[in-house]
Amino acid sequence: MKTHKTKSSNSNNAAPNTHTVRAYESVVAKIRLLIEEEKLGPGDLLPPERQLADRFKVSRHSLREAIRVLQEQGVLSAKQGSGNYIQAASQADLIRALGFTSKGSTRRLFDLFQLREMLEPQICALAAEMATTEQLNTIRDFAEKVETTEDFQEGQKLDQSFHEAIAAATGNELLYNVLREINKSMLPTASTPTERQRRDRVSNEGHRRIIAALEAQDSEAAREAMRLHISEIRSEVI
Amino acid sequence: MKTHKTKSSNSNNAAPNTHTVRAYESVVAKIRLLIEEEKLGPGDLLPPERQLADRFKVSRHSLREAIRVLQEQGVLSAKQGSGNYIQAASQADLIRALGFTSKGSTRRLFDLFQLREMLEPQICALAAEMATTEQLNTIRDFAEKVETTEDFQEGQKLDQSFHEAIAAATGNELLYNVLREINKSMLPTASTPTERQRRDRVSNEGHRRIIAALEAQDSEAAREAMRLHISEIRSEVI
DNA sequence: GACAAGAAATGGTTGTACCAATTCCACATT
DNA sequence: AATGTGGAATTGGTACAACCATTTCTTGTC
Repeated sequence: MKTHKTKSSNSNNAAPNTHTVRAYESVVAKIRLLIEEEKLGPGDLLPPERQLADRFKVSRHSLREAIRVLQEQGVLSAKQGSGNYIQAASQADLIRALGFTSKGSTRRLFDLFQLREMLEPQICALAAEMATTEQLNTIRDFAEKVETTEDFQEGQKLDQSFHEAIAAATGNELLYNVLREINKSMLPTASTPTERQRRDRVSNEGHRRIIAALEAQDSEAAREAMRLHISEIRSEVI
Repeated sequence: MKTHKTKSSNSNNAAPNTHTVRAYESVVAKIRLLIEEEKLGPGDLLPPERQLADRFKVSRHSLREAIRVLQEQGVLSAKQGSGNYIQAASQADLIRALGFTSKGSTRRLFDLFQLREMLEPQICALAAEMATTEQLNTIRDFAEKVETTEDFQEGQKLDQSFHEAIAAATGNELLYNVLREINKSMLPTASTPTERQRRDRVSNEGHRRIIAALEAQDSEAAREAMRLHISEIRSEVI
């Protein structure tokens, strides 16, 4: 056996099944809790690793795995000889804010579209100025796939990727992440086949206008095309 | 010694300076390289940890830190007793791969301001149409307090409250939450007293223009006033 | 050939020791 | 009294070794 490159042939569970909780995972949660409870803000420093390991009843190794993860998530930053510092509110928190919302379903959807109508036209305008040819190709690819895909769910995912790719083309990672979260919040809206057909047609026309504007590097046209697109979709959905 | 909650008072380098390369970081890079070179795809499995640690000449601990990070990034998934498997790349990764560079502290701030410049003028325009007299009073209150407050930190908080109150006046809870998170992400920017004075003056003039537009229920004027305000602040800060 | 028991492999966890950078503090110098 | 200054203490970084828990492979039995 060559050790690696082994296709796990049969009943491979791609989805992490029941998933035993690792030590470091609970520690990550505990540290997050600690930060919140102690109201630790940017610049404050965490108790020493040895002390935390003792407090949480885990080895320093496990604790450090948690630190690494939090560091990778941008929550902490380590400084040898000094300590582990709290970083500025992570982008993750901003993103999380989009996840919540308790309100009624239509209210929630309305709010979301309002946000999209504020944000996406501007993103599109910026993308018109910033996009590389490679990024433009990616955007075009997604738009094409949307048109040729039969499966409705798959089509919705591709449509989201289209919008995300435009956000990515701005070169602003924050905008990309925010848009991704917005898309996650957009629940798959069930509808009748005829409604879908109509929506798809309207949507595809919108995509073409947007791509044309992006190709022309015409930021004003791009802004307007996206504004119209979102507005049309909203009318269809709500 | 209170162990934590210690503001690193003076020469705090918020920007991770030269940054000595940790062992695990280079290992992360090496594993990524390994995956590419060996053309490992989703479902394939990595060589055992002990073997990799030996190959890369690092302790198993350091190697495992790298594994954790890659796991957190969604590149790997570990299965006890079996091995570390390569995860399927999501199309999000594809899009992401097309851009995004540094991550430097200034870049982050720039991204944030870009988002604010996209969002807040529109929020302000909407608020001009939607705000009740009571909400207007709240907004005015915060603006006044900003002008009369001596303490710098307190002033910054009040300024944030001013912006949040405007978002609240839109009646869109989502917008309010997003703006709150954006504000949390804005680092307290240290600066000299003269800089502060100048910034405060510019800021207060902006607030007055914004309030005037809101009172007049002139959404276009409100949009423009906020656009100018954010733009001015950005120039001062960056 | 099927199946069960045990051996081997592999990730998960712990403990200890030491290195490297930083911070702290007592003491000497001025 | 203010200021260096050098060493001790603190704290994160790395390493080695051992053992546990789960999975996988091997072997022997029927």
